Amino acid sequence: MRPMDTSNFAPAELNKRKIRRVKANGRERARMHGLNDALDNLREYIPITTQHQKLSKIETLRLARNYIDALQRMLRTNEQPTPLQYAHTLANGLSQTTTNMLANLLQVQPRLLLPPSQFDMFSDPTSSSSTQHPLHLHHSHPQQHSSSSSFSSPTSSCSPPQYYYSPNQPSAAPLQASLDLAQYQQMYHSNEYNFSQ
DNA sequence: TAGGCCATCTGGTCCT
DNA sequence: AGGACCAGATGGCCTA
Repeated sequence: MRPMDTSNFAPAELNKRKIRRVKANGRERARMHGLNDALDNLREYIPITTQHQKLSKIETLRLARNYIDALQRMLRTNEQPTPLQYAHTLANGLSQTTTNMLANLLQVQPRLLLPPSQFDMFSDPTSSSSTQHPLHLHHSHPQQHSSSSSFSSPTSSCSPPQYYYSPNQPSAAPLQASLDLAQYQQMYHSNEYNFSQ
């Protein structure tokens, strides 16, 4: 914003404008704080919560959109997606850093969440054309290890998706969103995956 | 060190 | 007229 040319203003007018600007700055600051409070509130309702680093504003909005999308699909189809499908929907349009975090929390391989992201998580793999999306192939042969994790096997489509909802929280955030840093690190180091891209 | 993210300031515009 | 909202500019902090 280019500074205004105030050389023609009388001292009284200049002072009046200065006071008005200071007051406007204070209101603008308060307005932005309100916006940030609303974003903090939104962060509590979406599936990624880490204590060491909070999601950026843009990633919060993107993930909230994806989360709504995932929940709407569940309501519409009355089906619960596999963790990989769920993670893929949540990761749509997110940065690589957030995608990696999401993949770790849901215990799926980050590289499976890379673009193309136009993957419909509720589409039937068997009804699609012969050119299956790679995710469908991995979906039928999940490369997960269940022995070292304290969590139920997230790749089992039969197991209840208890990581989707937390009965103890007012929000619909998944249980794994409540992981503290220690749990997160333990989970990260206990699995045998190669998370490198 | 470059790039991302953020808070703040600022002037313009719209609304009450 | 004054407040709310918006978007551009700037500088600081942090991380890969």
